[in-house]
Amino acid sequence: MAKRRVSLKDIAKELGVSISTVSRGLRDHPDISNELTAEIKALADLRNYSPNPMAMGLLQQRTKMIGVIVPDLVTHFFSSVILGIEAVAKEKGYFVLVSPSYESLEKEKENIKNLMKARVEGFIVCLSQETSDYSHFEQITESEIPLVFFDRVCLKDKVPSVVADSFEAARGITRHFYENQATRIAYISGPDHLNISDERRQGYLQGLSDCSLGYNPEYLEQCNLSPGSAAEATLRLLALPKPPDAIFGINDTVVFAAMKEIRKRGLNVPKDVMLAGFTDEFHATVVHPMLTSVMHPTREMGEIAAMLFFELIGNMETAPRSVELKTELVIRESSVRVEEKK
Amino acid sequence: MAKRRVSLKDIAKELGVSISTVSRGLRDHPDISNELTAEIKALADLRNYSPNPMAMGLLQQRTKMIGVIVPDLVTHFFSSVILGIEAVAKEKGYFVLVSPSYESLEKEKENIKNLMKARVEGFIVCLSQETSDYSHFEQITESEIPLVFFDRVCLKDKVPSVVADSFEAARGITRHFYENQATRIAYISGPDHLNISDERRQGYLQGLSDCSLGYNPEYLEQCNLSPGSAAEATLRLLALPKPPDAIFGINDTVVFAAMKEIRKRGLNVPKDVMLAGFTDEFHATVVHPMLTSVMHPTREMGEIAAMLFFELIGNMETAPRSVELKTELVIRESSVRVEEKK
DNA sequence: CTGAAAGCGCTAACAG
DNA sequence: CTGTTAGCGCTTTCAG
Repeated sequence: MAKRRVSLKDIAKELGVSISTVSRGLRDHPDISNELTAEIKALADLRNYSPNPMAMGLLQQRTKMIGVIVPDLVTHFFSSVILGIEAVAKEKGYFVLVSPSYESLEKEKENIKNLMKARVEGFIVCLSQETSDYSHFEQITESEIPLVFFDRVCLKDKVPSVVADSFEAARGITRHFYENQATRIAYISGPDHLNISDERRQGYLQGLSDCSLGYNPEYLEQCNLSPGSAAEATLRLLALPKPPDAIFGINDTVVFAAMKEIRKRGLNVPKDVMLAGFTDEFHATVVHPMLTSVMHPTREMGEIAAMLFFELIGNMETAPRSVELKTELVIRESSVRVEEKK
Repeated sequence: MAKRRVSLKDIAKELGVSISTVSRGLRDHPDISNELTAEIKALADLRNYSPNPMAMGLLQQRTKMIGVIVPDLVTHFFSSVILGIEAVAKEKGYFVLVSPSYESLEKEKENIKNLMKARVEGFIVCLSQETSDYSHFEQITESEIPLVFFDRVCLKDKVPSVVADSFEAARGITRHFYENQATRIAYISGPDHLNISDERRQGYLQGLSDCSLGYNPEYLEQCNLSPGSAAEATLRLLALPKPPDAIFGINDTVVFAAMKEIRKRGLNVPKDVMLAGFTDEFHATVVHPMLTSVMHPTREMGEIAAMLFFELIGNMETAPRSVELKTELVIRESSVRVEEKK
């Protein structure tokens, strides 16, 4: 077992003063003489005292912990958002408990339960793709526990959130394809109940209409965000009598899977099919051809989520704020018609 | 602010008994009558009571928290190890505080300090690539705080660890290359002080010797694990009078970067240069050609790290155990000579 | 200027 | 079988 850490008591005894004197000295209470304060601080430093957070937590009923629930850990998107959250949290002296839901509603609920037991002060959450029932989140808000959503959100009138401008981004991709001579533009969406699926689809439809391209329901595919299901959606598209000449997906993972299938069929990207992704994963530049993708301000998204969280902690009464962040389309090889090499 | 959660006191008052009776009833103490116990449990359930972890922590001087420090969050490798750690931790009622060091010694130290302040009971760590001075870890062991390393380790005689069989794996890759007609085999290593750099290099040398290939120091390159520095190392290899016809790197990220450079130079993988990676990232199958790579039992690595941790918590006296896990070479397109397509 | 005492939620030893 | 008390480390009255 670890040695017991020094407590106020130890310092008090060593200095021959009372515990409360030490406590006061450490926090520059005016009642304590300057010399004594200095002496106390010096010794505390020497013994490298730090207040026991459990004692403090017990006293103030705050754990200084935030529960963060993300669908996945492995993407740049989430790990970068977490980075942003942590940066802001650290400034405020908060810790972050990250629990992946692995896209499962079951896991999501279980994580919430566990984090509640650990007495996190509140939650920052990105919905699992399975989540279409929101009662567990309603319970949280009803208990007046701070809750903020990012990216995949729900209960908009009750819960603050940060999202990307999915609509405009999807519209932009669609137009970009059109400007590069695509006319049969397909979109591989995710589950309908997710806001990001829906908004991106709306943007896609708007983009088609902007370019006076008719909407062909066959070009609107769907998957459950897993590579396997994305591959199947791609195959359905490629099997159409008139297969699309451009595809974009709800995120990069989906498009990576699509790229693999397209290649398997002996088709060329971008010559036969142009591709574009969403969320600009690191690997977009590793694949060949490099993937055109919508870049999200991920770190900023995390920072803002944390800031909204602390607004909430400060005052549960304010109306929920929703922040929408601008994205940027990064154009790479996968969506630009080029002359055949050599 | 969140409503105060129910405490033993609340339940005791509602039932008209004392706090200790409730406490005992909840834990099936034989002194309490069966009916009363049942009654207590029923009410506790109804109000969904759960013990305040801070009160418990204060009392028992344990936080049930493990500090996990990883160089990065974004790779499958680390996120999968974390998954393994969390699974075992959850079973024991422990929480995991994950703090990325972002490969920086500075950050690593800072994380330790913060986690100590949060009173984690111990640490599970993968060294940052910058870490060649280990005094901060020596301090931890001297304070008798449980510490376990995984993958990148140090202080082997004092600290338990889980690692992969880097030596055999690197040797295996080298031989695999040779069996596929490579004779100029290069290795892009990482910082010298990392055990994984060193062991893989030794395995590489052994592999060369196994195949009766002479060791050419020019084919032993080095990088700092960043894609940029890996790219530079690759360029140095390609610029040699007799450039290598096979390259493997200390991890997949390095090899992805190498692949990009090779392609930029108009060379073909595997025809001109065969490639193989280490740690089998998800994206190994996304790139084209698909990357041959050494698969690590990552989740198991996390589980074992956690198990070693709990052995340590149980009894600090046992000699440090070191576990080495077997890896497996997954052969894909990037390292197999094929007839030109068509 | 400083100390003593209460209390945050809980368990365990000690009394009934 | 059940209640009382002390104490984990800390801050905050309340008394000197």
